Amino acid sequence: MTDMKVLIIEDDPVHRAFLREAIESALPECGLVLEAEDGRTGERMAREHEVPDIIMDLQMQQGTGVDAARTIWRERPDTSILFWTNYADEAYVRGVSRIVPAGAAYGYLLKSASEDRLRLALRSIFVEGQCVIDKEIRGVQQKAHDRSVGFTDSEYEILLDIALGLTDRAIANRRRLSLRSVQNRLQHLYEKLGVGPASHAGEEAVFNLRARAVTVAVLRKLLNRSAVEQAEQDLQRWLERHDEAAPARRAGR
Amino acid sequence: MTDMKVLIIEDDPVHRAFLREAIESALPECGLVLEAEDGRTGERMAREHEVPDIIMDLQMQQGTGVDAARTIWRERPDTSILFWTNYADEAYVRGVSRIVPAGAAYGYLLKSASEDRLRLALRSIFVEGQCVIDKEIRGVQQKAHDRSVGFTDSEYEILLDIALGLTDRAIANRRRLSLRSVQNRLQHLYEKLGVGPASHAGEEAVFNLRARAVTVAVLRKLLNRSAVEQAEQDLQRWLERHDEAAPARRAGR
DNA sequence: AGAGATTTTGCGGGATCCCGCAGGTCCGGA
DNA sequence: TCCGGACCTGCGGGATCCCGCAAAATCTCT
Repeated sequence: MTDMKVLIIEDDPVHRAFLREAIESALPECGLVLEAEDGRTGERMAREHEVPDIIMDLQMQQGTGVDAARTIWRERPDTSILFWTNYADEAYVRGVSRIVPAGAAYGYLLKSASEDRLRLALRSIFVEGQCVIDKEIRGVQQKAHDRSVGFTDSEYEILLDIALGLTDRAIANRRRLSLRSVQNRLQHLYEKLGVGPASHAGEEAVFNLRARAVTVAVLRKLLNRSAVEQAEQDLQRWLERHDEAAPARRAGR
Repeated sequence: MTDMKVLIIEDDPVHRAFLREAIESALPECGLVLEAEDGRTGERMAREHEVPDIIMDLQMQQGTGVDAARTIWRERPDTSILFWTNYADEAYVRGVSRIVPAGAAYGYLLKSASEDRLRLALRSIFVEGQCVIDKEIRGVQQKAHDRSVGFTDSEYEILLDIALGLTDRAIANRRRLSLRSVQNRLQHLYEKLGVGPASHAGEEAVFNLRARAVTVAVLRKLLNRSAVEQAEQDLQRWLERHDEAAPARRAGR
């Protein structure tokens, strides 16, 4: 049986070559190794060749890995995907765990892991069909689900909203909340991020909390560019749908 | 003469191996190739071994490449450094061109460049002593110096300030400007970033301009995490110096 | 030196943000 | 059943932000 197929989605040619070599060594029963150098073509190749096993990088120019994974899993939810990436940002971890379908085998491995770990992960996921999550990632997942330090989905949601630069009122519309509720959530967020009115000890307001919260989130790796980019696309869709719905006060006022 | 030395500062082991190979092939007269896997130890090795030629990645965990380059150049300004990185973000380009000493030979090459380009750049910089800037980077540099699309240093400065989450008043103090001037600069910034009161066509204020400006800057790659991190450190230093200077209204009010 | 562009500063007001206080709903445990 | 905790909501006010108008200062040419 050499009908096994693996698709590599990775934009760095050096890493691509490295991966191909690792696959050929760890999975000798693999008959075909395909390569794609960006998310877009990766989606297409996965579809056309009906590849059951994929290893990909998050963080690419064209289609952010998470995007690619989402569409691939939407079309064929039983695809096994191993994410192989540099960063353990909570933003990525959240992005991935949000889209993984129930029962799918997947893995999350840091590029800093040893070659042995990589080969082991390849076999575990693609042959045994079991999930492999890097230990460091586990830590991030844990922390994210911890009520005291981590962030609720609703808190994360509003964090994204202010990161996008939305007004309180706009957020209220979008999330179907009252204005006060939005401000309420914001207060909780500020508190959890530690951007209270007394950053150091007791000096007078140096920070605009709204903007400061975003910065702190970025520094803490809760947010990164691709998460914002993703949210921005969602926002644009919502805006379009809404321009039609209530175009009344366009020229007026 | 085989007294040539080259230091590789790069946290990815795969890329490190690739670089070593490229160096040995392009610079056969090179007698010693050193490796460091993060910025901190890179600085140290450069100092201890007095390495004249360095190739490094921006974007590392420990010490952001730009940091490393700054200290290295401060100690020995005639060091030749080739930056080899994934991104052409304006944030990086600005960061580098701010610290390169007059007359130093340096290069800026994207990792997506071919292996031949890399070898050519190695010889040009380390043997010929001339600068090699990737064409794509050139484009970014150009744009940055163009008055119409690009951003002035003062504009970029205030962009960083609001990205950090400072209030208008705090910025005014820090930059020694009146409150109104700060707001003025902000208006110019908003205009240049295209975050005017009419994002699409004419709907009513959906965005908090201050926060929106930061997001747009991130999406346009004017800002990235390491730029913010750098600015944050500067800010902290300023804050400390200032807590001593005017601690009067600590407990009061 | 003088004309023109750019930048800085002040004033003022309307919109927004930040948040304390208080009342309402919903839900799981005693 | 009642209670305590969580979340949402309205009201109100002080601080901040956004910005038009206009005068002064500064810079840049010729």
